[in-house]
Amino acid sequence: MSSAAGAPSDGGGDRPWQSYHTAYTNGKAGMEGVDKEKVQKVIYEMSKGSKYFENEQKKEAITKQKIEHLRAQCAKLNDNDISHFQKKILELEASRDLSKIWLHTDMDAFYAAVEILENPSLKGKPLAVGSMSMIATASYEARKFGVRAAMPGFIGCKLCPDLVFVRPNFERYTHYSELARKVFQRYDPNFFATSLDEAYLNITEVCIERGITGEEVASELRGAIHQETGLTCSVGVAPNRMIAKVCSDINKPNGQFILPNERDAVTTFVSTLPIRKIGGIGKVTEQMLHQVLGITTCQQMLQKAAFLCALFSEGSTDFFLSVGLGLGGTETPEHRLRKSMSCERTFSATNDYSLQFEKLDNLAENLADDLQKECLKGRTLTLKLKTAAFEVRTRAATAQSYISSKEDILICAKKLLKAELPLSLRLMGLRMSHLCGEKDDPTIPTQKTLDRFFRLSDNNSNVNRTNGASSNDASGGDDCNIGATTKDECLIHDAVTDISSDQHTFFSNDENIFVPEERSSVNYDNEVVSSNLLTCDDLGGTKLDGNTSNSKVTQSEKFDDLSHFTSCKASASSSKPNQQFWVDGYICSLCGFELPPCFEEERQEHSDFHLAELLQQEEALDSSGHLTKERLAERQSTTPTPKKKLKSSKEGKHIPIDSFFLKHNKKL
DNA sequence: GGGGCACCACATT
DNA sequence: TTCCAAATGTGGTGCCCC
Repeated sequence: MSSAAGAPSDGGGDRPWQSYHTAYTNGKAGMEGVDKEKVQKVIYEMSKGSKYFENEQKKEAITKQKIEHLRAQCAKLNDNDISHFQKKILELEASRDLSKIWLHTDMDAFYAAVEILENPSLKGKPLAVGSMSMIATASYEARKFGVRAAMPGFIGCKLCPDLVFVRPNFERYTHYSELARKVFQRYDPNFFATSLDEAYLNITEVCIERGITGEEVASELRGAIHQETGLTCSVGVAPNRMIAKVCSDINKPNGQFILPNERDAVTTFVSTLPIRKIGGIGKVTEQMLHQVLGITTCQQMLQKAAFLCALFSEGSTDFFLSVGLGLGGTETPEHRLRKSMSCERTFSATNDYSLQFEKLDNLAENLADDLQKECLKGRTLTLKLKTAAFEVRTRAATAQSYISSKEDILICAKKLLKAELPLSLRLMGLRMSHLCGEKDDPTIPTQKTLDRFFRLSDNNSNVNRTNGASSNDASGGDDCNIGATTKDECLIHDAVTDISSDQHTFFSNDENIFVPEERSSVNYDNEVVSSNLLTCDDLGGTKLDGNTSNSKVTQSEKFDDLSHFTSCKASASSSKPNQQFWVDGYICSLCGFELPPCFEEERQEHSDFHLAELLQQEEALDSSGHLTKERLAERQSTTPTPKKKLKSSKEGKHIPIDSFFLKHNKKL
């Protein structure tokens, strides 16, 4: 396989900056003639040693691992593995459609151009729209210095000391964007915009009706845009959208490039085209294809088709081969509904809980406002966190019903956040998905698994999920809506209630430790408890991606005084099993089960555990962590489930309580 | 084994 | 001196459930 792996050296040595790949070291319109090496060195020097830089290196290392993995896979391939590609290519080739003419238009340095238009004194100056932390757009004057979009402002300043900064003004950009769109409408009423400054137009009809060429439409459209907005744009015309987009970049700024609707023209065009120019191929994919298969141009995709088919999924392979053939979308895509709505904020890193919750409150408010503006509600809330070390985490919970109010969002979001603390954070975000319009009639999703559980466990059970929610919701919000926020939680919550007919029962399974309502009434310092008890990191660290995964921890919720139950999912292969043992032992004792001796040791070891103290304060447990006699008697009198001895198949080994519960339950 | 879901990485502007 | 965004979509993966 060595022939396929044209593994390039990745720099290093006495020129470390050469291997520091950033988004801005790639070619971008207006950056020809820039001393790339100098720019790269400046960026490297300014980034070196920062948290951001360290995180980038971490990410690079993960990419490298993936590359190694793919190389190893590649080396194992036999002749049979790599013989199934020609049919695929023929199929794709058969789908080629040269009957449509697509035009892609892209405003030149849009934000910067609008600012200059509004304030002509900026003309000719190197301009950056953005802030010291991030540049959204750089004018062409600034690009000559290597300054570009997505670059932090302070690096821009270093590259170009005279760089002028302007704060973005989206209302302005929207206004100009609308002017441009009115022009697009004339050429294709079904045009679709991909951002404020870019759009695709199917100009097939216009060309036929008016008997003009794509080139003529392009010139005319650019003229009209300039006339209507005072701004310039660049245009690409090609038989499909993928190529049209590449074409619009060729003669930027204020230019156009037309690729005729001929197969040869297309294949010639893509033959030397770097894969990075293709939309959808970013930094990581580019590196992977290059370092595993030596692919740098689109045509090489076809040369390495056999390997691509053998190494990647069908979807990915189809995409890669289409790139090689110069195929792309030719039909106007159906209007797609919004899938999610989100907002996020970066701030200076903080580990101050109150500040973090304050930020969360603001985010919830923003998101609720945005949702309500569009009359949308959603079911899945995703919390995004970026730690001070730039590590990004997302945590999601799905509510039983559709929500959009700030209060509902916040209850859910708080639970997700609490489960992650303590953390030093530099960014938080909230995203709502599983959307539906308010006018729609959102069917409450059925819990098939839950139904099944009920059928299996207790036909007489008449559990009311929502009414089962805690009544001590301090927020006063309608906790019923999101009492159980995930399917698992609904299942477990109902299972708990079902098994015991007693909300004081604890339930756990291999990966879930759930603590229902009773905990919610404990007046403890929730922040400290929830963070001391079983954080994701405590239980094995962050889940790694894909095949490299060596530790598994998933989590959903933990102790939360606002909910009627809480939960924590932890992997059985916890790196700190003691804590899980302890918790399970604790659950055992609360349920009135006899504990295997190993739990006693665990408890001794963790006698200083904060929660134990709190429980003692509550007089639920005695000094050894067992239920007090009074509480035990009370529990036994109200719990119909017979007390069982928890057997240990192997001395000192942890037995998941859930297997016990589940077995027990199924027998009923 | 397939569908649904959650999580995450990647991509684009 | 210090400083690296926001919004959104897609696809892969792994898990659970049927």
